[in-house]
Amino acid sequence: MSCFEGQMAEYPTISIDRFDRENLRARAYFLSHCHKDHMKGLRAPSLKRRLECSLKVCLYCSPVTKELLLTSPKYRFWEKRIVSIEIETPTQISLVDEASGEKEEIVVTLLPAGHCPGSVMFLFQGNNGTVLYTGDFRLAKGEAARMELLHSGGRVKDIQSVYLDTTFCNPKYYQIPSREECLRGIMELVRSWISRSPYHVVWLNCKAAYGYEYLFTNLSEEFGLQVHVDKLDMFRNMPDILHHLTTDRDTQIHACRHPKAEEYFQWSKLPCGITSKNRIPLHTISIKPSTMWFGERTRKTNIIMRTGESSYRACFSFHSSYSEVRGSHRLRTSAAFMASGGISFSTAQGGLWLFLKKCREDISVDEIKDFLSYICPVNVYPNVIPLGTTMDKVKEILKPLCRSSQSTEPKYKPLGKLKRARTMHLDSEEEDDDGLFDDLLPAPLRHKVPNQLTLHPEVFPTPAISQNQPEKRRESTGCFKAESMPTFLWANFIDCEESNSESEESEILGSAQGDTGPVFQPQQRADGEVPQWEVFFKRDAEGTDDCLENLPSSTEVGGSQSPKLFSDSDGESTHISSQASSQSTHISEQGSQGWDSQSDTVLLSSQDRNSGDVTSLNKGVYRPGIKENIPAPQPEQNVLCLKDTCSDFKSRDQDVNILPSAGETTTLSSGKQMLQEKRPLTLSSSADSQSSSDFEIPCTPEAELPKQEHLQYLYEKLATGESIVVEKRKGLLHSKATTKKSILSDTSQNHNR
DNA sequence: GCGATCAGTT
DNA sequence: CACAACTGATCGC
Repeated sequence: MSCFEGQMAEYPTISIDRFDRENLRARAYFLSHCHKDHMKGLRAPSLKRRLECSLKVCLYCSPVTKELLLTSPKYRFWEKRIVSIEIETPTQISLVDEASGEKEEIVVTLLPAGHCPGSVMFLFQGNNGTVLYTGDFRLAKGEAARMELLHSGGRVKDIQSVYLDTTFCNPKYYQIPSREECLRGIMELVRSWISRSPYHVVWLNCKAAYGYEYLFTNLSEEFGLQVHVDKLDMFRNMPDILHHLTTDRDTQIHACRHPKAEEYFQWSKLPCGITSKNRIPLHTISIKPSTMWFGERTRKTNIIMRTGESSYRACFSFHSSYSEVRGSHRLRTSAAFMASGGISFSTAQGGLWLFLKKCREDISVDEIKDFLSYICPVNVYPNVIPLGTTMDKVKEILKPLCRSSQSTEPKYKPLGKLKRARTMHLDSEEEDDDGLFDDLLPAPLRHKVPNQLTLHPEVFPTPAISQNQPEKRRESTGCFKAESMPTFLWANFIDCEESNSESEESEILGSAQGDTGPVFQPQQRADGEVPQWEVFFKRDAEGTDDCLENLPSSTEVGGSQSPKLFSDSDGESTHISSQASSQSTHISEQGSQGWDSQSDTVLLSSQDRNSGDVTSLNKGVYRPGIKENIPAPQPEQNVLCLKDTCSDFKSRDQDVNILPSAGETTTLSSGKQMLQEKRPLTLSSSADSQSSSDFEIPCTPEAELPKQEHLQYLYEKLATGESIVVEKRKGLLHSKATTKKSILSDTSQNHNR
């Protein structure tokens, strides 16, 4: 639970995400996202009275948050007082004390937070410095570096304080499966069930909260089935969500809810009440997306846990692992950019779509560290002190990442102070600030990472970034580059990085129904001559994760924590023993074979952590045909050519909307429009430049490229399903390339044939 | 009766 | 473990 009381030291006259007590006196309110624990007091009579007595006090939030909030009748009284602010559009707000007439100007910028639809972070600039309130945020490593408006003059802004979501600021939560792994796990479980017959349905046992939408939309898109929900009117202006939802119960995917849902389920009844279709009884499994904690485990953990005959728990909202950052940061970048200027509505469908992909992730301590050390504020205020730890411990972790601890930065910063004082002037002074004052400071050169170049070399020592990387990079954008891909590539699902994992899983998972799952075909790779060493490195859970991901806890615990996909809840056995049943994606008929056989189903090793973004795969590679569901970037936006982002940026900083406290928006300059036009431009240009940048990434020093003959041998072994023991060179971990068989096996250790 | 709070549940 | 919501009991206005 958040210990943030609503007010920030620098700007105590505004309140964020708290609306009770002291906050009743605020001159302006801000809501970062629509979760109840951030809305305390928001509909209390006391605040309602305050509103009635005031002419000027308003609530500021993103357009999506406004929409979601006003859907509830209980918040309708806010209707005339909610001012939505576009994402990434610096907006000036006058903070007026209605009693004294005293006035203060502040500029706020909303930055996408990736937590749930509409969720944002607030960047405030004013007389008391620049501060960042993160709210609940779920940003991947390096994401801060791609946020233009956190930067000025090519480097990160001088930020006085960060009010930080430290939910996972505990070193034991290093290792959590990536969002892609979880999504893929759920997808394959759903696939394996609903493909059996039209009478096989899944019930997603989700809580009543925003943030599951990306799961619904991805499932819907993947299977061409709308998801049944109780209510969808809140999404009426968000077609990208709306189109994937239905209130028609006749679908195989349900996310409806009922207080007695669990009870219903015992009786093969869905929350919406149905038990049969065409008088034929339904076969139902429940999947409960929930947080699973992987940090403390030393053994492999699982993405799907079987908790009963027909019940599963699915790891759902998880942090962006290192590999995920690498695999899908383009998507995120897209999200960050396209989410701006109308994340929500039909004018920017692409924005919302992409934004959804990155919703509801959890962040881990290394991501917090990455974020904070990049921002490098003077102060940090943890918003959350997780149970079992203390404020002091959290600060201990965070403090070294702040400026006072950075030896490169002088502690005394008179000019920095001066600079901050000046940033609030909305004319052209920011430019001078950066040029003049910052240069006087031996500040750590925290250069903004251009959007197309988001890799952090120091955390990418990976040998897996091979010659094929540029190709992969492009593919991971899915819809953006699909047109340029030869059709035969789609047909064969050849894909430099993702295909490794995807093909693996689809051979295992997808073949029974003869569906579109790709087949593992290393020999048919587009690039022909050079085998993909990622193919076997990545399936090597024991060694690869450690050496690829550079995650401290990986080595600390010795073994891989890469999750297995399925297991029983005892966590001991994966029940993935039968090759035949595994590969046929067979799930036993409920009741006919009992639950042991049912648990034989699954089969995807999620050890391929670098498999990239499953969602973009679905669009760009797997399922080009359903692309009508994915709004393409606005064509006219794509024509813009690449320009120097830094210089853009300076001018951009001067573009500020003025919001009188009464709530009317005045656009001061053409800045906002510029902003929106340029964003996709960076996006589209990123494809190429990123490819080339990836290309240049060096291998880990101690890593060697496998020799051609060696690879050939490995491929042959893989193709025949035999196990391979790869003796790494000295200094590297002993690692075993796991074959599909051994992945499927209960105990892969037995496969030393 | 409504809302706040807390404990317990999911 | 934590999240985020819900339920029910209790208390105060």
